Amino acid sequence: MAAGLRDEVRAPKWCPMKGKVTSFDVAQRAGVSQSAVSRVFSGASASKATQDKVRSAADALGYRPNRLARGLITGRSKIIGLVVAYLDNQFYPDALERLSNVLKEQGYHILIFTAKGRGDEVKQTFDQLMDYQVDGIIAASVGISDELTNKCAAAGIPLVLFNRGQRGGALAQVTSDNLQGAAKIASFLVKGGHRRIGHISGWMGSITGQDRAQGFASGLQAAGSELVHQIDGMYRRDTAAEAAEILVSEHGCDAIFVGNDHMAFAVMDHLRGAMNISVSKDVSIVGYDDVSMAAWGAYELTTLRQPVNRMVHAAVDTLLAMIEDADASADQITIDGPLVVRTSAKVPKEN
Amino acid sequence: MAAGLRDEVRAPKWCPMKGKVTSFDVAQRAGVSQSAVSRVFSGASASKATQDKVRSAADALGYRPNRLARGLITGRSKIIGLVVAYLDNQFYPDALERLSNVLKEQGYHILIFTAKGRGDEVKQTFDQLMDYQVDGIIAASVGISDELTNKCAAAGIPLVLFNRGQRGGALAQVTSDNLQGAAKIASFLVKGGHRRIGHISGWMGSITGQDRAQGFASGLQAAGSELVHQIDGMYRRDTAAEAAEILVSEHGCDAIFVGNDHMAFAVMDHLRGAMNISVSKDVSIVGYDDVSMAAWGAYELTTLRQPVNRMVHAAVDTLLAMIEDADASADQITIDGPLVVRTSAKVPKEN
DNA sequence: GATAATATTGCAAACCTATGCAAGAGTGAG
DNA sequence: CTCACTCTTGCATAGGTTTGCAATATTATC
Repeated sequence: MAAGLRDEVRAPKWCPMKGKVTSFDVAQRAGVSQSAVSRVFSGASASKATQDKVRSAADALGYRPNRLARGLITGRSKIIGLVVAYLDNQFYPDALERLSNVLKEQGYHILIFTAKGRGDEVKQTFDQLMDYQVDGIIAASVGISDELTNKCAAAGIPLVLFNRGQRGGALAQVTSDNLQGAAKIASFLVKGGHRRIGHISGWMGSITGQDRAQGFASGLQAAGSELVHQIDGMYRRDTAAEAAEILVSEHGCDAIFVGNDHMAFAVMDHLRGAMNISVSKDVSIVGYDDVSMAAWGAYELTTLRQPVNRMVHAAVDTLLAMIEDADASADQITIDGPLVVRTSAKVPKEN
Repeated sequence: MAAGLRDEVRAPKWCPMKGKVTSFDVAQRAGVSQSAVSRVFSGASASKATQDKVRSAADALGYRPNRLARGLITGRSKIIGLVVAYLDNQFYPDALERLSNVLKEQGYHILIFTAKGRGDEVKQTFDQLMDYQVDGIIAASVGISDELTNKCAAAGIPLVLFNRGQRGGALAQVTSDNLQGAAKIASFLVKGGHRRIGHISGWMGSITGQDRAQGFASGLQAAGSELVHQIDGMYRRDTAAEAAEILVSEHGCDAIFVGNDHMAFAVMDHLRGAMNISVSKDVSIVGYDDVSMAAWGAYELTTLRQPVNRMVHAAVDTLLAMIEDADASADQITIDGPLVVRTSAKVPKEN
């Protein structure tokens, strides 16, 4: 009774933390030292006997190790920072979900940041990431200045670029084979009998945009054709739609390779809606990415698949390798993807 | 020279952490105590003089406070856990991006988890979240058992449900006004002259699905009509498409309210593609959410807008209020949204 | 049964910051 | 000049964990 009363009185008196149970508490209950508890939970050696005592005490108390404290002392937060520019291109939510799952299996979790490229937003983002002592950073489709690269290197935080290359640097990166992929598309369109082929590129400020454009142009040449005209679609729906109108009305294009699916949908919408043009019959459209919507009935977009799964695994593998082993090589992985043929573009006759 | 050499020799000798600069280092360089540094960075009182000394020393060394350590002692990690079921319904990436931005402004950041409802995945997710000492949790469209609710309460971690209600509990939650919204749609369809109106519900295991279904049914009655048939679409594209086929061929529906846009797109695809039915002319389709794709030319979906911005702000406001003040009331916020009329459903004649 | 080898265990320091407390510096009034 | 008062500052502790070291308990070997 008296004890109960005292407890009730004691509780309000600045409780350190609402019902926080620490390794000390379970040590006490299990009749062992706090270090024993730590060893059990960190997988270090401990006798079967203490393991049992500790586990049951921990279960009874509902104890789980504090990751902040753990991170503080081990220097590993088990947090990966993910920086992503946009989430409205379906490719990224998809990648995000898979990244999250794969990392979770390895005991890591994702602290997510969105940062458009402009201003020093990316820089601030990186600062904040480092405040949280992230073990590594994945930058999905966002440009990284050399300054930031160096900062990461100085802090010993591995960085891998996802779906966005970077010239010159020895940065770890995983992309699809944009040159090859675009070339495949070029060959496909030429074989399909198209005579005036245009390209709405991804933002030409990005390596991805450049590579796909270049791969496409040389692919056309290799197939004995050439690029009629090219416009920068900036990865934006409205820009892409305008570009499509120009390519078709002013340049008479009968086929357009659009730098990613996200823009390709806008192009198809615009051609069919505003311009009353039949996609595939009048003009063929090919995209890049193969996001889930590309398979939907409204679009049935012929597109080059970026194998998200493999890209995600590759990214995680390199990143974790760099985390485990500080001087692991920074791989630059390029993953090949198949052309997924649907109905948005004329299909070459079988020969 | 000698000093320089010693530094170089000293570095390899198990450096505590790759170039970690602590508040001690900057204290030393600034010629003040470590506490002074701490006070400057935590905004506590400090004379102009020390502020300057500390700041410049910190800048020179590139110091930034360690959030893990800070969180350990203050009990505030400044991390919000976000649990989301799916990311393929565009509504959620959109909400996620906005949540991230709004929270960032308040100095919080998002640790993201995906968890489908099944098994004890959600439970494990919550455990992991609590390991990271998150200051609060936002559960977007994922069901929370009472057990988990209690666990959060016991740990003093505020929880708010986003876009998903929960019966009975006094849980904080923000949803759109599903009853009202569905009723608006009912009224709209009846006024549009439809005679056989069906409903493909969201998963009837979710309050959201139930409320929209109920609001729709009573809305129809209020407008002097009635529900012809209703099928659970489970929030899945394939299930929704099958349901649409049944509603149209077997029940002769000329209008369908689909429980969310994500399913509505599948329905439209299926009607137009597999069944060769003209949406709007033959059968009207109305969705719920108004995700960005609803405005795209391929769909032009008439739908009830969930005001994501306001929902996000409401969610953040309640959550932060609960964090600041442990016994703030757990608001249950319901936000009204407009019907966005496009072309996927017959529009009532002006009267 | 005694000794060497190994496996467990506890002690205490460390990780990096915030903060209560007391001492010091500064200010103004009388 | 002294006193009372406020504003700064440093010292030392706390927060919850991991881990090196030394001591102890256990097992193996002869």
